[in-house]
Amino acid sequence: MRRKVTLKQIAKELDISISTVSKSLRDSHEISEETRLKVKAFAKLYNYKPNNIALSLKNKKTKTIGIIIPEIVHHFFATVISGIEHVANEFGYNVIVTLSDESFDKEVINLEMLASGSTDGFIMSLSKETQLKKDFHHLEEVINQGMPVVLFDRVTNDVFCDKVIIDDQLAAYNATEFFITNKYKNIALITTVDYVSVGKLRTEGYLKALTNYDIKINENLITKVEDIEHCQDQIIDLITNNSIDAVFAVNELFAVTAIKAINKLGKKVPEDIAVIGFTDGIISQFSTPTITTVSQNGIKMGQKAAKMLIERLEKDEDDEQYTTEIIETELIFRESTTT
Amino acid sequence: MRRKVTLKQIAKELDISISTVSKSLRDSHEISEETRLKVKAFAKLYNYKPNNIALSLKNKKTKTIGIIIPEIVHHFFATVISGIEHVANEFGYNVIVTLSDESFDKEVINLEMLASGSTDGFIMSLSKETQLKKDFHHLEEVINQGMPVVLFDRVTNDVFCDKVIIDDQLAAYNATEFFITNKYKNIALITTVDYVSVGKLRTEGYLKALTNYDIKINENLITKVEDIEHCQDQIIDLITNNSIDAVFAVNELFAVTAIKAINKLGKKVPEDIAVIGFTDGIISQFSTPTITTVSQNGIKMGQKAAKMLIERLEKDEDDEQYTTEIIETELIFRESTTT
DNA sequence: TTACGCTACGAAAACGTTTTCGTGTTGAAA
DNA sequence: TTTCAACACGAAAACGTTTTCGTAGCGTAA
Repeated sequence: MRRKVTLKQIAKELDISISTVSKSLRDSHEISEETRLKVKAFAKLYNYKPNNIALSLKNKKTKTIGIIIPEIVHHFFATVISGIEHVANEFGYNVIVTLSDESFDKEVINLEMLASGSTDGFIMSLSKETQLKKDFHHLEEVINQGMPVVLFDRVTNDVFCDKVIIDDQLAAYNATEFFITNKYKNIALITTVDYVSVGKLRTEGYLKALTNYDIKINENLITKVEDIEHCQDQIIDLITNNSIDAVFAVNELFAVTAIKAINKLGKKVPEDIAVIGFTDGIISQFSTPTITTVSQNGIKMGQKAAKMLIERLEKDEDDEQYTTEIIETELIFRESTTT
Repeated sequence: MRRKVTLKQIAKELDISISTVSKSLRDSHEISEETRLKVKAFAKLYNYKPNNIALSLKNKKTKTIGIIIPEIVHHFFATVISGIEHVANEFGYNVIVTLSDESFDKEVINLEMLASGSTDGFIMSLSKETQLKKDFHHLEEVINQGMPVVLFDRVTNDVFCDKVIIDDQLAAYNATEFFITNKYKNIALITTVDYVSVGKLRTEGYLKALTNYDIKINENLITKVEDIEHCQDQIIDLITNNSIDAVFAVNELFAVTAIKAINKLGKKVPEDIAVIGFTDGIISQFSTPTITTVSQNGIKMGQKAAKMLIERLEKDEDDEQYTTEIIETELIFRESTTT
């Protein structure tokens, strides 16, 4: 076993000082070409690589980005991480990923853990519990300590920092509008409980579209799913007890569940009931029929978030001008709707 | 902006030495109760947290696990990360995730990057290119430096380290056997090219089952997909040009693509052709029909890998006894097969 | 009074870097 | 011969910890 070699060892071996070794490797003009080459050859031979930890301590920079998300077994979040990781890599940063599991406490613990020197900044999406409690002290704390934070997707207006979101309300509006302008009359909505920020916004978009087109809002057509594990019953109820010709679901899972429920009732998608979902993930692409959906480009969100964070990290003067970047969405037409 | 407070600052403020502050916070009996309490109160007031980087440098331990996987936008890998992260968290470790994008070079770069002090050990799944090249010097290098490595899923016999796998061959054997014993005669196989270790093993399992049951192997029924982007054409060919009554696919994507192809030809799953896939992911659960599949428990693999790595990290004597853990698989019956 | 043993604390090293500053040697100019 | 710049290198500080060791002060026993 050949342990990692350090400057000190090289210095000793070559009988010169540590400073000389360091300077040689960094091509300082202070060092004669002879020693410089000798040191470099030796370093290469022993495969010397500077110790990142020591560098971090010295430079007060870890070149590491902390990611805190509710869960990772989730196509959207996985795409965001992918986007972040690639940009981070490009700029010489690593990413350290922690999961809150939708728990406020875990979010706080992980944030504090990483804030104690492990990362230069954070990219986060809030846990459900955090959004419910509306307690953001942990975020304010780290921001106050000078660590940049970029929130994405599940954000809050109560914290001042950079953000990357999609226009959830507009996207939902557009989806609903598509139904309306295509002569669908009874458009159902399957959404989440209101404290989930994106669910609420999408609900608002749906309502706004109906209102704008002078369509009376029928509360019976709106289902707010409490427990995602058992959404099936609620959705079956909705479809069984109402005469509807279109469904707008605020995520993929609700959309595919709706389709299955519709099929079970002997009706056809899209002929009898058309369906639009949200998030262009695996389900939308591979279900039968494939699902028309609002594409929420996770890769792009991740890339943008990473760029914003790194930009802030690399400029020294910290201006307090925070920006909120809005990533474009588009309606991707597939088999679950007709035109 | 309130910068992070250090021992030195506390010491100065309280007009005592750094040592005394450190000892007080660690409840050393060397320190009088009076000073101890005073220091602790002060530290709490200023929300002192020891700097992880400094600790890492001192202890020569980062309490961080490096994960290198081919991609993250992939349900299986996401579940593995989830498993790793939870165990790591439980033992006070963080995980730093990098992606090889199936590229040998990126795998090497990321490994070397993280090996320079950033992590205490690695959990990896090999990139396709690495498996193709059969070049594992980078792995041997870090192992030689005393860093433990745990390989999972895509492993190699050429490297000596701990491993976590499923018995791909046996699982494929069982799936094929299920078809055989249920009177299916013409069982097609959709697999990958041979250099992908798991694809090869699954192919072997399929062949072994046929051989064991004295069924002649028909090469026409075996499709090796080269380019995953365009697997559709190959699969359609397979199904169109052969009279088959069952399909075993070595992953979800191939399985769902086969089902769509079968439907397109006017045949029904499972009545006309039954389908079994591999990996119990989103697609298998939500496609129509839902897909009978070999469940490859990613969470469990991740957990096991993390436990093996941490165990090796926390015991000081490094024995050279490497083990290969085999995670149980099971056939999950759904709508794409009848019994 | 002397010797000894506690108690309570501080100095300093160590982890591996980078960088500032100081200095000995050399050669050339005066 | 003296002076001075240029060159090539080393010492040391700094980043924030922990820990070993040394010691001042004090009380007690001989």
